[in-house]
Amino acid sequence: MVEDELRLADTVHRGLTDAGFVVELVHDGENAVWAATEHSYDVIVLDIMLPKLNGYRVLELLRARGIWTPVLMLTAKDGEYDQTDAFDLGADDYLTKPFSFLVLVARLRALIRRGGPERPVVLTAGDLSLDVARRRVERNGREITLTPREYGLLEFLMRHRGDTVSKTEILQNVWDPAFDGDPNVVEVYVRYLRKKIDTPFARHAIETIRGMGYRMNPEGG
Amino acid sequence: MVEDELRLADTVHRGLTDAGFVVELVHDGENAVWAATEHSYDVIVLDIMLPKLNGYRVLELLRARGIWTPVLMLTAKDGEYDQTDAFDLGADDYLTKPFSFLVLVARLRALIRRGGPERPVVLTAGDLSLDVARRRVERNGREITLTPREYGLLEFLMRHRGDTVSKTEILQNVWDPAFDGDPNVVEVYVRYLRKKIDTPFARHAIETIRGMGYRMNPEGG
DNA sequence: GAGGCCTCTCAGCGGACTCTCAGCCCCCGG
DNA sequence: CCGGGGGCTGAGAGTCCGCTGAGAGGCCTC
Repeated sequence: MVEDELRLADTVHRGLTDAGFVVELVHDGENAVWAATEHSYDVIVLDIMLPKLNGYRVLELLRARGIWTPVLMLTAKDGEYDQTDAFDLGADDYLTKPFSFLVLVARLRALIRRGGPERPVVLTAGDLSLDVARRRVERNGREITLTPREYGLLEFLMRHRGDTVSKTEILQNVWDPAFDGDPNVVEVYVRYLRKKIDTPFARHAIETIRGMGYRMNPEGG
Repeated sequence: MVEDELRLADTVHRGLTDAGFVVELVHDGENAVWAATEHSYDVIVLDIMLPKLNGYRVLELLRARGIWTPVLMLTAKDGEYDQTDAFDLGADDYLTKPFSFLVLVARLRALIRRGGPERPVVLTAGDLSLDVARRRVERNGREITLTPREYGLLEFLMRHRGDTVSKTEILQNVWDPAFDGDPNVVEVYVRYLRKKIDTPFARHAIETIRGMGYRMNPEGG
C-alpha cells in the first residue's frame, strides 16, 4: 500500500490487517517502485497524490518494467484525472476518496481472486485479433490494414465486446467528446469496417442492435 | 429511498421524480432491506433514524448479503454518529440534514456514474434473465432478440417483478411521461413480449391482473 | 499542382418497428 | 343465462432507422 497521508494510511493498514491481509506500507512513489520491483505482492493499493513520483508515474514505471501486479488506485476526487485515465494506464480498479472501507476490501478480494495475468495486450473476438501495442489487426491469420479512424472504431468495439454501445458513445470516444454532427458517420465507418473484417471472411462480428447501437460479438460472429 | 418523515419523503420524492429519477419509497428499515434485496436499484438514499432497523443496521445487512448498490446516507446532524462511521460501514456518500436539494441530485448522479464495474446488473425471474449492461435477454440459456420498445417494457416489468403495475404506470415509464394515447399499445406490446419470451417456452411469466394491470412473476411463470 | 488516401456529407431506399383500429373473446356481475 | 367491459388479436398504415453509393473537400506525398 502506497499512501502518504499518515492518518488514513494507519486506519486502512489496521483495517486491512484485521481483515486478514498482510500489509506493507510505503509513503512515497520512489519507495513504491522499488518495493514493487523487489517483492511480489498480490495487489497494490496506490494513491495518486504522492511525494517524489505521483501514482500515475509509478504505475507507468511498473508496467514498463513488466510488473503486472494488479493495482487499485485511490483518487482524491472525481474530475481532472478520472476513472478512464486510471484504467488507460493499466490500473485494474480504482476508488474515489473518501471511500467505504468495506468496498475497498471487497474490491481487493475481487482483484486477488481474478489474479491471473489475463491482461489483454491483444484483444480477441473469435479468430479476430487486435494487438493494441503494435496496432495490428488480424483475422484468421491474415493481416488487415485499417485507416486510423477505422482502427479507433474497431478498438473501441473490441474493448467493449459483448456490450451494446450507442452511436453517441462511439462518437464521444472515437471521434470527439464534443462531436455534434450527424451520427451517420458511425454507420458509414461501421460499413467500412465490415467490408474489411467481416465480408471477406463471411462473418459478421459487428452486430447492429436496432434502435440502440452496435455490439461486437465476442465469438467473432 | 428510505425515509420515515413523511413530509420530507414526499418532497424529495417529487423533486427526484421531476429530476428524471424513478423513485421507490419505503418508510422503515425492514422494508428497506427487503426491497433492496429483491430489486436492483442504481442507488439507495438511506436515512439513519428509522423505525424497526436504523440506517446503520440496514447498510450492514445489505453489505453482508453482498448487495453493493451505492448508498447515500442522510444524517440528522454531525456528531455521535459521524461521517467516519458511515464510511466505515460501506456508505458511499452522506449528507447532513438539512441539505440542499440540488446537492442531493448532484451527489446521486455522481454515485450512479461512478457505478462499480463488478456489480451484477442482471435481472432474473426464474430462468429468464435480462442483462442491463449488455442489453441481452436470455431464457433457458437461449438468447432472445427484442425491439427497443419490447426491451423497455420487459426491463420495466423485471425491475418491478412481483409487483402489479398499471398500464398507466407503464405508459409513463416506458413510453412518455406525457403519453395520452390509447393504453391498448401496452396490451399489444405485452402480446409481442409473450410471443417471444413465454409461448416458445410454454410458460407465462407475464401475468394479467384484470382491472389492475400486469405482473412479472418472480419465478418466471 | 497532381494524384491518392482519408474523412465526412448527403439523399434515396428498403425494411423494421411502432402504433391504430375494429372485431372478438372471455371473465364477471346481475 | 345474458350483457357489459376489459383484455386479446390480426391486419395494416405510417414512420423511423440504418444501409448504401456517390462524391466533395482536406491533407499528404511526390
